[in-house]
Amino acid sequence: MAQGDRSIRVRYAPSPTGALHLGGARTALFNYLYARQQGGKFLLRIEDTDRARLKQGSQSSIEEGLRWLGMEWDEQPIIQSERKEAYAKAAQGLLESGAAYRCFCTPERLEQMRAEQRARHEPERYDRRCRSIPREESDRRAEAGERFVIRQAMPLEGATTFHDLVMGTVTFRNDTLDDHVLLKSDGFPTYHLAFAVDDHESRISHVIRGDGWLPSAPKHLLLFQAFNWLPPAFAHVPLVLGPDKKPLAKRHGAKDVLEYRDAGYLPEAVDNFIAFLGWSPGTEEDVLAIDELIARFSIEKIQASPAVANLERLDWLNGQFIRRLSADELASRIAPRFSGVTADALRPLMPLVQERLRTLNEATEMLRFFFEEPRDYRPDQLVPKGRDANGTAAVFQAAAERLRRLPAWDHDTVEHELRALAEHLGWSSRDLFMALRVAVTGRTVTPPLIESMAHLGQAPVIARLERASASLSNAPER
RNA sequence: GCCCCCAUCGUCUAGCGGCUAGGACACGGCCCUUUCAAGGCCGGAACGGCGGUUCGAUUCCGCCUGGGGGUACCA
Repeated sequence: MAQGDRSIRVRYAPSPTGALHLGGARTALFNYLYARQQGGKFLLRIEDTDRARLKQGSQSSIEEGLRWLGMEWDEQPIIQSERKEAYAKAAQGLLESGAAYRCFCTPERLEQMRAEQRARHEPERYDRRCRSIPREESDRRAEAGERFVIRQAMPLEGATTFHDLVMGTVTFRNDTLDDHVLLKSDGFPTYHLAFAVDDHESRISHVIRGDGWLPSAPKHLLLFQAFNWLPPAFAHVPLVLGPDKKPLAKRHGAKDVLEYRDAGYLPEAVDNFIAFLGWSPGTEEDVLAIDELIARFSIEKIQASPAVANLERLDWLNGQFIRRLSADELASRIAPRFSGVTADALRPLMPLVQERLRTLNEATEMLRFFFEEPRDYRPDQLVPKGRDANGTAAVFQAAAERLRRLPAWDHDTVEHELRALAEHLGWSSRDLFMALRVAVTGRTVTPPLIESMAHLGQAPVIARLERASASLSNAPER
């Protein structure tokens, strides 16, 4: 088992077959939090030994996702496809020690073998035919150019037990383990070999990975033993499920984390959200920034059961984090989503929306009227229930008149004047404010009206009131 | 089929033999209120089943059931 004198080194090791999705991001985050908390290193390793499944651009999109979520990795990423020789050398060593053997079976024979096993309801495993080939014969055939793979020779009896930091003690009977392939006939390693070689060489202390790997963990442990290397500690974290209880994977439109960025979510919120999927600090705290997550994280508190991603909670969290931002911060995060509007122009408006945002993208709809004239008014929105168009048009005129005469243009003055107007007209402030709201903003849902008017400015407000009035006068009476 | 893992409100979870089973999201109600939010208060809502162990099980053990994963010259 891992000894205490080894420093903490962990890694996130995606294969570049797609984007970084929530589940992958969570695995990465657990590694990252642990490394940062322990003052260790967080490494990135690209597992691209399956050249058939490589996807162009995948690596850079995964890296972009990690950076967006604030997970900077230490050291140069390890690219497995560049390390073919290291794996071949390691496999050769195993051949020498007898922990592995060459297998010359053809894919066709293997397929037939499996078909027969299936028919007999037996476990589908390699039948170890080549395991008994004498070493000299094996060498001769290899030299003669015959194609082969290298398989790990599993112990035929006994059991392999290890302690998983999340799952607890796990035991496998050795005779159920397959003599799986370590080195493919194309010279590339399989995951298993590359995993052991790389984790050993980069002195990984803790392997925190998805629990899909749990069934092969005993093989990995045995592999470390075969190399006579000290194995890392293991922590298998359960899957993240979608709302349909199915694993969150490509199959049901699993999302690239960058899509959350584009949809207006803050990386802080996404980090918090995924951290709490299968983990909790054991307290009642729930809105934690990344440094707080780092301080509280512990592998032992990771849940052994899978978690269903509840996106409604992400919305709520995002609102919480938005509310914690300074006006400056918020403005600069919204600005890029708002074409033609600068953070400077946005900043004074932030107090109007900060309390009501769930995503950054909602800000553009809420604030658009500050930068654009309302488009066509809808009379049914402009005219309160029980009032008529002419009357309402007159009210807009009256409001414009009163506002034009105001000596100062600030919140209190405007509010006082408008409330007086409502009183004078015999309108409820509710009706009056709604009508004015639509006239000034073109919408029925907006930030608080008076503040909005104060920020918009006297002249634009009056102009919009007159325009709204005119639109009603011109409208055909019904 | 075989191997392995998992199991508390709808969801995320706290719990680590004795609790009125706690919190959060969502939901419902009330308050606040110029819309929408935010905020405050209140409410409904869970230990999958059966056996053990024990004075006592949500908690420990076994079985069942139900989920999930693995079973490739994929990771």
